[in-house]
Amino acid sequence: MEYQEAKDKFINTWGSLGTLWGINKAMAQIQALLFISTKPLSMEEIMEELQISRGNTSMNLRQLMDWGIVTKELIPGERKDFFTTEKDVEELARIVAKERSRREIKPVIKVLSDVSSIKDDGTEKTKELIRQTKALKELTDNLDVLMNKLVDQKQNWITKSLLKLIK
Amino acid sequence: MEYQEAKDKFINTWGSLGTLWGINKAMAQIQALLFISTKPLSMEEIMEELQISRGNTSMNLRQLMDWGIVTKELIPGERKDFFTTEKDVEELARIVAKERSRREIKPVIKVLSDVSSIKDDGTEKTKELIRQTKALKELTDNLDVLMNKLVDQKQNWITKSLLKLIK
DNA sequence: ATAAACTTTCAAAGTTTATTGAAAGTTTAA
DNA sequence: TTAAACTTTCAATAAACTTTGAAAGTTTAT
Repeated sequence: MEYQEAKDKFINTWGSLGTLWGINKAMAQIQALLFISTKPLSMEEIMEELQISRGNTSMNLRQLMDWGIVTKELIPGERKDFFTTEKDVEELARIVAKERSRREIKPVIKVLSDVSSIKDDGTEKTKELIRQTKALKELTDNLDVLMNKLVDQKQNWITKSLLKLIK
Repeated sequence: MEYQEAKDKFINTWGSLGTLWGINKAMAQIQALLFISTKPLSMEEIMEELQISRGNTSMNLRQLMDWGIVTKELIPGERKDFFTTEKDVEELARIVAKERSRREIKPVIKVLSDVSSIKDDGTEKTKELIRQTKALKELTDNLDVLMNKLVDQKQNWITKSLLKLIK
């Protein structure tokens, strides 16, 4: 496999994974492109490489910046903005985990908590709704705490965590 | 909040979460409905409750069965099929984690592994592609192993894991 | 063997989500 | 202050995904 083929394959795989994780294809592709680039890229270069429109590029770069994954780089003497992404995979994972917890998991916990605390009217179906949503709430809560704890261990968190879990 | 409102809220929240996790809305809603039902439901009942077509119900029930989350229940004397879902949240989490590992994570690891093992032609951009995809491959691999280990601890896995990580 | 009861399939229709591109907005250099 | 360089916005359009429903297929009871 040659460089260009490998690069395209990486960008595409990452792009389609994106959809699955709730971020869109272009957003994931831009991040992938920056991730393997040896230097900051301008909007022009990104549009050109990925064959996407100016508007699309602009909107998705903004979103990536909102996530805290991509930053503007000001190059002296250049008028354009240049963009880079976080290059350290563990830091990247940390950012993504935190954001997903905040944006997706926490709101679900809230709904589960509301639903599971409705008044028990004594009927079997109400009892079942309360019982099941409560169990789901506790599971989600615990997973969220677990994920955040994992991610807060700043160095070699995965390796450390693995060691602990081997028993 | 009354039973019906709470039920609808739960089914809807679960449904829209589904989209985000790569399974479709109807599929997630059917699972949610079965999850809080006190008895197995027939296709008719599911269609009626969720206001979806016969075809849609059939296809999504099949998918839920493929995932191993829903099973057919044969009720003696009844000609129809009846359906139930796994009621234990931890078992449910275990099934989902295993399936996602198999369907999504493993294939990505394969691509990352292929891409990161292209021939190093000495150029900086090739070196960067190799370096970054290799790092990503290792991270993904480790997370996958970690997740599977967590999930394999059959009892109170979350509680146990949390205790270990508190140090 | 037949027909009623039930389930599955799949092309077409419908819905949602992403993308484009031209116009409006902003920044910078002179 | 002006105008060129650059970025953002958003209505229109396109692409992707989901749902429908009627026809085909299967199973079961008699």
